[in-house]
Amino acid sequence: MKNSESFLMFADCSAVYDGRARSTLARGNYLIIKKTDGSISIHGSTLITPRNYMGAGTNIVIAPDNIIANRKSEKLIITIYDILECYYPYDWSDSKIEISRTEAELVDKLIAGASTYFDGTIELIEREYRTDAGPIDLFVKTSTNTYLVEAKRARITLNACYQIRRYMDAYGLDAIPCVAGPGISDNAKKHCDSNSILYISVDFD
Amino acid sequence: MKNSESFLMFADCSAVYDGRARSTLARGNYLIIKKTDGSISIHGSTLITPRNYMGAGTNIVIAPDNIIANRKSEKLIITIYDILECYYPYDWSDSKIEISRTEAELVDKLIAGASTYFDGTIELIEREYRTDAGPIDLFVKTSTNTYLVEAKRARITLNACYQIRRYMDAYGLDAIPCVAGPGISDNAKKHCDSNSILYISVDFD
DNA sequence: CTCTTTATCTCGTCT
DNA sequence: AGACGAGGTAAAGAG
Repeated sequence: MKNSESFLMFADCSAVYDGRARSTLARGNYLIIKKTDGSISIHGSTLITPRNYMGAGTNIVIAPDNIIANRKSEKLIITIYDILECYYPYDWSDSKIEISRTEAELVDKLIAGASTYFDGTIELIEREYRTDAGPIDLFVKTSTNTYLVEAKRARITLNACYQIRRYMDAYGLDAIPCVAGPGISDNAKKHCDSNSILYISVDFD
Repeated sequence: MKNSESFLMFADCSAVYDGRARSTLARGNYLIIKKTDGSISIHGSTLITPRNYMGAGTNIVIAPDNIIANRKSEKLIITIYDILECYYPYDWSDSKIEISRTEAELVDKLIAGASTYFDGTIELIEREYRTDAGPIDLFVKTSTNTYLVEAKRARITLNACYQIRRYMDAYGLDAIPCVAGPGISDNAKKHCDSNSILYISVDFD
């Protein structure tokens, strides 16, 4: 077996890791992935995350019956008993995903258009404002009010309403609880109306 | 192509995800892994983590030229232009790693040998003791003292010393700050000596 | 280079 | 089912 830049191997193997912790992987059939960035990972038949792995830039030495991966103070030794399949990917893409419509993006929009969303002149605006109940997505203090905003990238549900209430309790002082998102369920809207929670409609694009 | 329980596919494809965020993956050659727990992931030629993924229990429908994965309010659509390789793993193991030398293990040892590590008779011993600064690894109250212990599986560094100091501030009452681990750096030891932090040497095995 | 923050965090555990 | 916290968190961003 030659040490190509990358390979996919399905093999009868076992593994031992020593580094930040120490672990053993019992013998069995696993998928071993070696990537072009020098990372290596061992996947079992369940879970998104690999059983064992070593990050990019790992020094990987491949012998007939084992693979030894070294990196700083970490070492992964894979003992190979039998190779059931080995494939060398051709022109494997390294494209990243292009992501959008995150909660952060909505908060950006709220900040950019703060003067239209909130009454008074903005005195302080802060994201991830810390409370004992966790961080509030957006904290806005204006000349007339203080707003605590929970933003959701999807339709606002009752859950978001309860969440902002928790933050209100933790905040303690007088403020206007808000939920912001591109839509809101009937139940949530009803709850907002009868509990003085302000719904802010904010859309992507 | 039949919908086996699991498969490894290297294919010319693209993907769109909509759920907790929204993302697109540009067309290219990627590794698609479908596992026996109903999870699916798309890997590029770099990084340990997949480009796209859907967790265990996803409803996956496979057609000749696409794969559609649904789960609660998430959807992943993989458009397949060409299958370069497809492999159906035989007897793919689902063994988990057996891990040791974790921080928790060190705390176990501290608890088991508490009477040798701490002065006085043990009155209360509690792990993950909650403070405003976060949970303290180990809280020990004896007839003579109260100990706050920060445990590290690796050599104690200055960082751990500062961490236990933060916990001391949050705790407020009189107590002896401790760092416990299998070793300690010279700098950290010096810091402990001059700041009345107790270093507890505790080894694995 | 180290440190800090984010994440479609994942994944286990507990209530 | 939902809440909570750990993780060999990994990976991106800032200084």
